[in-house]
Amino acid sequence: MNVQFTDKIECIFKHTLALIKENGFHGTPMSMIAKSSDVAIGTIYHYFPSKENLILELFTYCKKKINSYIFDAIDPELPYQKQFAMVLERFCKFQVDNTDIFSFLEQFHNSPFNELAHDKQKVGGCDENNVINFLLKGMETNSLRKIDVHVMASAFIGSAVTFSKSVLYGKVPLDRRHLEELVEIIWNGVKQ
Amino acid sequence: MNVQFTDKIECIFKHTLALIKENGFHGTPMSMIAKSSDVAIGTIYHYFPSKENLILELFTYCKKKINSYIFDAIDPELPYQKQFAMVLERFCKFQVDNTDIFSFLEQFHNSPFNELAHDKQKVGGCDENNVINFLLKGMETNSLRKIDVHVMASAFIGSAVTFSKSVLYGKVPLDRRHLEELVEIIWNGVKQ
DNA sequence: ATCTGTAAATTGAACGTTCATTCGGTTGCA
DNA sequence: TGCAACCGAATGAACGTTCAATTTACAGAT
Repeated sequence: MNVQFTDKIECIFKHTLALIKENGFHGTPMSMIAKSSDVAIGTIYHYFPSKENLILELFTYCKKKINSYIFDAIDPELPYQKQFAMVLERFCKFQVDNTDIFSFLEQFHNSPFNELAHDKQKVGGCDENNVINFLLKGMETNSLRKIDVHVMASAFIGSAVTFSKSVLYGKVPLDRRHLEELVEIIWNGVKQ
Repeated sequence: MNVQFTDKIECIFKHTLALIKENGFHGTPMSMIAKSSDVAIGTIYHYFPSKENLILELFTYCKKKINSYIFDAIDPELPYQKQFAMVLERFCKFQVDNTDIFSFLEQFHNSPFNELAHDKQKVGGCDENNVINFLLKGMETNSLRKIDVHVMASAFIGSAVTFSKSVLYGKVPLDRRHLEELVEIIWNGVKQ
């Protein structure tokens, strides 16, 4: 029973992501989500009190996905430089392989929704905090230069996000060579 | 006459930017733009055939502003490293000093509008192309490593955008020290 | 096994609001 | 006198949300 519950919500999530990628937040009415998910509008309102709430829940759903994809794969026993490359690469790879989520998160972060989610971000670990902690660990172990961690995180995350967009716009292929070029730029900039 | 024409349109642009920053694209109805700009709705439709067109025109307006702010100030006789630091710093400074435009551009780039504007970007020089050309110049003069220019541009632009957001969210102050840290990271990563 | 009562899940037509756009009319200037 | 700028009430379509009705799930009684 609990399984079906989750299944239906995940089904709604996935179709909503696809529609929002294609049409944007406000080009995606609830009626369209319902039809695409093959449920009635009322069913969506059974699970979510409003469209706004649906989008906020979808946001935390996406955050969890990307976080676990990136960080579950990182073995803390590996040399830090190796971990560093892996985090950056998996960050990019996730975005490129999950364009629905990537597009949704970018829209979300640059919309008025973003403010509504800031409370939640401080509770549930958002990927940015994970990155911050990961970089702090690198500073403590003398792998990284000791500069303002938010500046470093900007270079780290910002590069990866923009690189992923370049891949999606067809400017750059997502192959080993280009990933390594990106990693090298950032690593050279921040290594101790 | 041409002056007044421009004045009124610029007035509409500026109020639209402020409203969109506060409420987002779709939280900003034409009626609100009209009231805030102190003109009638009909007047806006006298100058712009639709809301979509208004936003597209606003986009090219913003692009011109940021481009001229950054690149008009760059003296090509200066040492390349100096130019490099200036471009990056002015990029960030513009975003932080013009949060309306920054917010609008970010929303725009991550919305379905973005596709509609791609034709225009190829005609009018968009800031990304300017950055690309600037980086290519650095490679030709052996100041920068010769790697894929789009990868380098991702690191360059992405860092600056995310850094600016960190400043706006209050995580980092926009002072000389933090700007220099950012410039150093990127410069170390891309210099020859 | 079959029946029954209840609560949860599901449905979609209907409602009320909001919003982009229209258009017939007015003003001001050349 | 004519034309461009300007006005804003009216229009009609789209959308988020509601809710009364229907179906499904299933525990306990027979």
